[in-house]
Amino acid sequence: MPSPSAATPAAAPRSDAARNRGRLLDAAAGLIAERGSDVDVREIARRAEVGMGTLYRHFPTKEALLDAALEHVFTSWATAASAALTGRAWADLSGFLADALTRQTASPGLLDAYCQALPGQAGNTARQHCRQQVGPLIAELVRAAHASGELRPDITAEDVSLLLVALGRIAPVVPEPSWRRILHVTLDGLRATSATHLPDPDRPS
Amino acid sequence: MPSPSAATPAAAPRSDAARNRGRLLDAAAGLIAERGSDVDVREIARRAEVGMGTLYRHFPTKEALLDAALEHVFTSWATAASAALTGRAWADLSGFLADALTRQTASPGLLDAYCQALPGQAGNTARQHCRQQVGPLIAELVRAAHASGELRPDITAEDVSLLLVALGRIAPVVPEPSWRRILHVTLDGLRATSATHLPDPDRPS
DNA sequence: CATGAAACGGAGCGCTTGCTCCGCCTGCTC
DNA sequence: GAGCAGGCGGAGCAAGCGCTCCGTTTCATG
Repeated sequence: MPSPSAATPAAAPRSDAARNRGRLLDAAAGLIAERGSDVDVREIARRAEVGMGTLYRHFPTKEALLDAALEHVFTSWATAASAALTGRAWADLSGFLADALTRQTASPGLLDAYCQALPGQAGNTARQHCRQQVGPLIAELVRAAHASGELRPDITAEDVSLLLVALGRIAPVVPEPSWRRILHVTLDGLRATSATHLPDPDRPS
Repeated sequence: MPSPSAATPAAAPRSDAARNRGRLLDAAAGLIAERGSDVDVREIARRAEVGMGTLYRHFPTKEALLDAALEHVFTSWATAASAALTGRAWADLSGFLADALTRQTASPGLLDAYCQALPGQAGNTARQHCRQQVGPLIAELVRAAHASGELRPDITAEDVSLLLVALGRIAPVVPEPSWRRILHVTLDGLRATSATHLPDPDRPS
């Protein structure tokens, strides 16, 4: 019960506070992209041209800062990917994957975060929003590709999601032609024409 | 030129020294398997029931210790995998991959090391022996599967190696049925029947 | 055994990292 | 423009890391 009469308007923050918060998010996003999730807080503060005290007043913990920064990044990724859809199901699916891996090549830390949100990972709740941004998009791509009959029917959105993470882990550390070949092979395996009997997703063996 | 007359017999080390060296390697291998490559040296020493001084007389650096331990692990992996070959090319290839991923599930740190030996990785020389143990085996499996006509002809041993690393990164963090499905899809993509035109491994685009 | 060379253990050094504390400064209100 | 709630910076703390140093103990030899 924050206020007696109505919802608290939350009193607009001081202008410098808002600016610094934005700088911190930008700096964090940039550094995560460049070097992955284990960045020094001091370095984030330095790039944001801000003191340590400022950093920790805006975000209770390093994790919280990275989390907020990643939410931003994933949201804009999802937006851009949605905008690129053409309606041709297979082209959209393979285009999405290729684009995701290209992003990952440029920012090795990106799928790092996505990977940490895999179901069953320890302390995954904090990064769930990463999947929540991109997850529905993948689900939609899979649905469309099923409908057009180009994707083998026993493939789930979860399968595609896992494949993306797996390929994402190698994309930044090998030359581009290599991972494009791997993606190509994987897509061939996903085609309706390659269907062989797939193990049940829930049964233990 | 270590000795003037003949090869130095290297003067058998003291018995306790030899025992402690073995304990250190075992402890290191166990901890790498359980928790990956960033283990505390103190913990290795503790598990080996050995002091810090002992650890650092036997190995000049933490890296050197991990390296020696990994060489052991990879050698025995390669040996076991070779022994499991049946001569049926496709079964051998898919069996090798499934076995590798099962090992990786039990010891998340295993392919960590293998991954660090990817060509082009910084400071990769130290871990090259990991690939040298398993690389030739993969090459042989690929050759046999090409000969039997079951593997699509444009696939290289490097492709298979990369696929293994990629799948290995997710195998420990998802339930077993999930990664088995992914492996299944990948194998379908590798079959000769799925052949579609694959990008050139060397040409930039 | 006695004895010396070699191996042993673990306290401690120097460094990095996440986070806190507190005196100073700034933007908003009247 | 005066006053002050609140934001600001950065020195410094505690914990964790790889590694070293040195007094003590152990093994192999005659």
